[in-house]
Amino acid sequence: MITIQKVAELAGVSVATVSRVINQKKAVSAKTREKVEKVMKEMQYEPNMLGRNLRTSQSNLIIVMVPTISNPFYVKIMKGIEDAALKEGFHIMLCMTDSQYEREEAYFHLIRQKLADGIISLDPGTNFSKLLNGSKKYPIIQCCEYSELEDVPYVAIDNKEAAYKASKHLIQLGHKRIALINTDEHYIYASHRKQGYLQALKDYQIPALEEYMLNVELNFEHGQRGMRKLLQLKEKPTAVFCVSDILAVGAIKEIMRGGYKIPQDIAVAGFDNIEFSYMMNPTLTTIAQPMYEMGAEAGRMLIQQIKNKEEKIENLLLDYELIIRESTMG
Amino acid sequence: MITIQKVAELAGVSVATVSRVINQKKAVSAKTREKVEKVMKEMQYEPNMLGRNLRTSQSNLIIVMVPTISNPFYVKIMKGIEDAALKEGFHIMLCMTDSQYEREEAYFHLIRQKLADGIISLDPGTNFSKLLNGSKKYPIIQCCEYSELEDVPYVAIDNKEAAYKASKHLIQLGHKRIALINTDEHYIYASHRKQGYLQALKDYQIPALEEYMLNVELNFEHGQRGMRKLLQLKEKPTAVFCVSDILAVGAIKEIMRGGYKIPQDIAVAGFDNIEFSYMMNPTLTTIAQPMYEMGAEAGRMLIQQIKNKEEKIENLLLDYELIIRESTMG
DNA sequence: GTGAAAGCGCTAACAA
DNA sequence: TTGTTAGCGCTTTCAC
Repeated sequence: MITIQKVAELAGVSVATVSRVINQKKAVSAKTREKVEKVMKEMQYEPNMLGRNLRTSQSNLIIVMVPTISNPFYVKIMKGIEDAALKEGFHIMLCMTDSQYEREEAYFHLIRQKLADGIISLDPGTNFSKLLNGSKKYPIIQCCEYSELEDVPYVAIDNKEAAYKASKHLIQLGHKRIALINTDEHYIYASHRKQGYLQALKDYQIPALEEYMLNVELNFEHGQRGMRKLLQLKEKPTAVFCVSDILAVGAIKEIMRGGYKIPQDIAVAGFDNIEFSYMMNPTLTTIAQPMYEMGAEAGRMLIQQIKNKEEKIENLLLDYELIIRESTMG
Repeated sequence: MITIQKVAELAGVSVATVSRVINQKKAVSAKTREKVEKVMKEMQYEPNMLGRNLRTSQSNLIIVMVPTISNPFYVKIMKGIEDAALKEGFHIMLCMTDSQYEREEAYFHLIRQKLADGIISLDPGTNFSKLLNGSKKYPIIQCCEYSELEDVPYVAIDNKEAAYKASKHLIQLGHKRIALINTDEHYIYASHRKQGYLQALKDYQIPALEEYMLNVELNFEHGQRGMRKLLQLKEKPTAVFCVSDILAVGAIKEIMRGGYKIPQDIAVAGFDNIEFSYMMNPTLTTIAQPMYEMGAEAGRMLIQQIKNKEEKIENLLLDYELIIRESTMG
């Protein structure tokens, strides 16, 4: 292995000078710089980052915690984070937590061990206060799905407003019996989306019925199962608002299995605009969050925090968009 | 920050002893071990991995190169890799290459820089000989989609056989006009799958028609576009074998847009068994690769290689399965 | 503009 | 079983 010492020796300078050249410091004469660069190139020298990391006590690695990457919602966010990271010389470590505290804890460990410089969490259930355990602050950003309880900066959209808009869309199509397939409301985003739904019903004088409001786990099967329940009601809903596309996909599957037509018999709206939402039959009406931008912003915010730990980071709310497709307007 | 020195001092032992305790070496008396562990706990000591990494010249990080994670095919593989890695104390860095050589090169750099110990590539297009550039060997494994040209160990399935089985299934349903939506055949897996398709046609005396064989890019839009072309033929195919589910999803979309029924008018088979293949309408007949196991095996093989660079790693072919669903047997 | 030297936190060879 | 010590490759302070 060729080290900085060897380069220094061959170039007839000190290691300090070589280090200056590597790190683009200006305090090097053009002549010396050229000489060193020539040797580095000839020897195919590659700085050993482990040495640098120990010395600078920084790893230039950031952890991205996701419950699972099987929800395609995360894909573009990841891409946004990665691009933002690369721009600043950081790399990302993908960590799937299955929303289990033990796994989050294990990953958080990497920060204490200096193996990573910061964390972006895409998991709404992350219990940061428990993870941080009162210790000094580590750089953390919540992305998309956040908890206001935690004093951790986040980038997200206004979920209440977005859910209101989606519900209003269904109402304006003439629907009066609108169901909500929601998920665990201790997630702030879920509770906000429900608030938006309820507000819309209220504003248009539609009674909110308990039996139309379900809370299920966030996956395809539970979307299906939830819909099955709704279809068993005497007064079936004519529209369903799912707080996640993956739930909507399950609901649609179940509706079609029951022989109903979408949107004629039952209209469906989702939330997230995952890629499959426009590939499926029917295509899915949904709320598009600016996923790439959210990821990119989260990355930017985190790195800012890593570089300047004192600085207070502001929360960020980005714009969303209602995308109307066949599942509500065949 | 609390270091090994401080722990040693407080426990009244040497740093060597503390190191031995940390690394579970046996050459420590129970009494000493207890004493040290007590201090570590009290002080909430966390070993600094940067120090260890520099000393051992190993990062315990492995790179997983994917063209993009927007193909859900990769999800379970990643999970398999991660689990295998965690078991051995490794973590994974997810690297999206967009199949661009420059990005692969950039990630490969991390290995030369000692920031990562090895690579698992899920990208069939990776040009390893160019990356390696004649230099000494680095630990690399190809997973699922490999190139035999490169002298790099791989774990995969027998693509020819699997494609044969899928094609045979269509033939046995009575189809005579079977199209193939394939992708760039300089990918070995694509060329193998085509071979399987052709072999099946041959074995059952069905002529292989040029106009039924398309090569497109591996995404939804190109699946759609490919299908559109096929639908414009005078003699439309009655069945389509797509070498990837994502292409099949596009094809199905286009078939339904044209007002045709699946599978009555046109049957569709895919390849990969991505999650959406059973969520969609109709559900998709496909080849299931043992994705999790492939990932896990790849992880295991890579770590074995990292730990013992001399050892020759054997290629591995795993079993696959034809999963018959509505898109061929409504 | 350049060099000498200290030291980041850890492991491991060697000595005791 | 335990301690002493060198040193992994790098950055950075302080002199010159």
